[in-house]
Amino acid sequence: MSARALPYRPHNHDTCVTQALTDARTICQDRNVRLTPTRERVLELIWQSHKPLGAYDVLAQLSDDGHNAAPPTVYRALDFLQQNGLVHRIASLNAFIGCTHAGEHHTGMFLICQGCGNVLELTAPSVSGAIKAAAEAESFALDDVTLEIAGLCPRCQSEQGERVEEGETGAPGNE
Amino acid sequence: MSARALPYRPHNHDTCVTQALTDARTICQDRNVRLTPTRERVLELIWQSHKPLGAYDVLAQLSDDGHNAAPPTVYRALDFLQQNGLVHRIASLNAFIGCTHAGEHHTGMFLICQGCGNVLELTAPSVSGAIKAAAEAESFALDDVTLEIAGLCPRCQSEQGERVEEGETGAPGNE
DNA sequence: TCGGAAATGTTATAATGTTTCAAACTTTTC
DNA sequence: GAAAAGTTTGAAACATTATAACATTTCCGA
Repeated sequence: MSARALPYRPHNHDTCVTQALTDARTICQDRNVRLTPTRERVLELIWQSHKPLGAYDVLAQLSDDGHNAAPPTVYRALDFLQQNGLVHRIASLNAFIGCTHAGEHHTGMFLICQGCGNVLELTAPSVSGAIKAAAEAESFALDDVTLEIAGLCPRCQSEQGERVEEGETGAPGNE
Repeated sequence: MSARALPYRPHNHDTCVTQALTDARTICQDRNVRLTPTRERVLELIWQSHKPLGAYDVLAQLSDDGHNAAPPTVYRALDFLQQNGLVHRIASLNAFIGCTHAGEHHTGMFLICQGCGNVLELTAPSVSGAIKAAAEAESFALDDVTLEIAGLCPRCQSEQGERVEEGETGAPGNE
């Protein structure tokens, strides 16, 4: 899979979406599971930005589509997408984000910007290695790792000083 | 502070509770904040075991006490305890657990056993170091780290095989 | 002992997630 | 190609987790 844009850098986001959907189709075909219209639409909604989206945000947007949806529709779609490695749930935010390493085995590590709300997913072998080692030292059989890091992205760090003078009009970030 | 017992090993848990409460009193005195009866009781309830407790579990037990409590009472107490480093919130479980490193600056790392439900809190410098380095490599200003690892503790790993034959009567673990 | 700050009580409501059962749609099998 | 079996979706109700807003009480220093 090709290189990805950094979420908090200006970029042509349509490419992100297109790529994600294309990858998803391939992956589902390979795995012989069904990427139904609802599931695909939910994935597309999740990918509308690099900011995590709550299940009820997805639900609202589905309703805007004219889709007569209830919570289970969304949660079921999200479960499916999660199980097939297409989205991640950010536990500290109760929200979901598109996976930028779909198809690869990985332990996601998420950098969550408290300024703009964008999330960058990383794979840091040194981190997963250290975690594995620490678990092993306790004879703990590791199954699932939740690693979420809140802080400020480079862009929001540099805008910190100006913030007070300005109108403090929410976050910058990309759609 | 003295060594702590491993949650999933048999141990005299009263010692854990007593120690936690004693530490809490000291810490609050040092910090010049008030460990009120409600707050202390909530801390004690959280410490009744090494399994994380939901806010509404705490609430129910406060009610059993005869305490006429509503959700905000509990959440406020938990907020206070968290801010003073006496309990941690486990985001992946929406539950709270007593901090075993109260008073120390630390990035908690939690080993959550899916078998018995007990949670072990660790500080692994190698892990926090790797995380810091990874964040730095992205010029990301780290503020708060959520690191929760689900899996099986040594005890539950060894009991896995026997499980099927037995009555599968819930988890072992200590109170 | 009084006045302000901190803590708690109280009611209501918001946000998030699940259970359950029925209906529709797909795929398989005969 | 029709029946059976499995999967997905619809729909209503409900469960759980968390917060808002405002009144009241308690604490502590001046």
